[in-house]
Amino acid sequence: MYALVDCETMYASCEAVFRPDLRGKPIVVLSNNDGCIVAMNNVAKRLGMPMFEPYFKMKNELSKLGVHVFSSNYELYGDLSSRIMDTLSTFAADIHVYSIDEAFLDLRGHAFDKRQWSRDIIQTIQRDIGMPVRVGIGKTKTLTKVANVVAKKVARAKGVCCIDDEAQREKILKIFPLSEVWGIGRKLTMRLGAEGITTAWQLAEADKTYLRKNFSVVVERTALELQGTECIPFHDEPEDKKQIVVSRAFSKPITEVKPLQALTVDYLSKAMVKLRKHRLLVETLVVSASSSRFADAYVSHHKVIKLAVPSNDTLAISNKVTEAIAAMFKPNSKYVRSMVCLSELRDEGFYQKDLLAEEQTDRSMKLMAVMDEINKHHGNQVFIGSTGIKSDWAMARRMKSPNYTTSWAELPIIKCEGRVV
DNA sequence: TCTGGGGTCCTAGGACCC
DNA sequence: TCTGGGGTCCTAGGACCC
Repeated sequence: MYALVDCETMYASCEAVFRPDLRGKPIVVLSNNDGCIVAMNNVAKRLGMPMFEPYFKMKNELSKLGVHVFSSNYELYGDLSSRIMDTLSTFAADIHVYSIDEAFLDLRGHAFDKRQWSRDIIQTIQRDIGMPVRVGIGKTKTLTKVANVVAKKVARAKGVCCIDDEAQREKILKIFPLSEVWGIGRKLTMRLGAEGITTAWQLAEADKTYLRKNFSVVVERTALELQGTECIPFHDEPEDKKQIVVSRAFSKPITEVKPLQALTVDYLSKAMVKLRKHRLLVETLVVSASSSRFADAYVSHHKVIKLAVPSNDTLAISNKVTEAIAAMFKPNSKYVRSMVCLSELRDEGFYQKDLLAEEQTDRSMKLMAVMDEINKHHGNQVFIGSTGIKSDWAMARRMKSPNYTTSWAELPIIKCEGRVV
């Protein structure tokens, strides 16, 4: 048996943790650049706010309905998430953090009352962090996902659903829509629907050879998991990272080469920090820049940069990125986004060495380590000179909440009888 | 004016080798 | 010139997830 614990409308709930005045009020959270609505709490959902709708289209409606709007505050969400995961790890022998707002817990070998255990989790996380969570329990990960959805949708479940016997499994799967099954997206829902499969139960009961032949092994595995046969192991994180991508839209279109270079080198810096954190080196990278998909004269070009030796040196690579941008830049184009993708990642201590090429020097490795250390503790004080002019186009987050938990200057202040305590 | 970002897995098809 | 099977590796694109 496994449990899946997930946070209820994570981003929106985070915004309310230090704002008790917002409880029971509608909240939505916007994507980077305040582009789209990417999260909302249940109150906002009930008002019919559409997910992934561009903010500029919804602005009036939102203010008319008194919806509280926030830019995304990843520092806050990330910090609260790690507190939640720390707490969860005290409830089971093994935990697999699946995303910022959910984790699988391993219950194999436990003989306790699973429903009571689930209620304890909900209570503890609510009390210690202020985050509402739900618990779904089942024999396979796919079944815990089903249980979790039921825990969310059925009010009398009170946030807990445990699929622990056959009758229960059949009853739930028969009314569980196919489109909500983990791993079945829009396209597969349509294709399977055309074959008459519209519920989780029908998928579970379908012929596995037929599923594999006409769909894919993924669909076959999902069906088996729904039957209670484990196909997705508890720990199935990829062994190594395969690529690191940083891609962002600018706050306004760019028509000159310099700022495009500056922003893209900034994205490179972010990707390289991640690279070094995973103790990796990069051998090949792809740089691209494009105009708006929504405008006429859409342009998008990319350039592949192959390094002579695997490297983690932001300074050396930034020169190549600058050159690549200069080479691909087309005057009169309105660029709205660029991307840096690091691929062909190598382990820092173990990679195929090239006898003829010169390796990255120890000196630059140390310089990068020092730079990361300073930035970690003092908030990105050291950066590449050429990115200095980027601020005009940097990401807009006009409605961001304070970093309550990660910045001394923004700690919440508690007042008691008029005095700060 | 303003339309997210970061990932993974699988498959099919081409190139190449024996 | 035709004919054959079997295998690997790589890439692009589709689909999905959070």
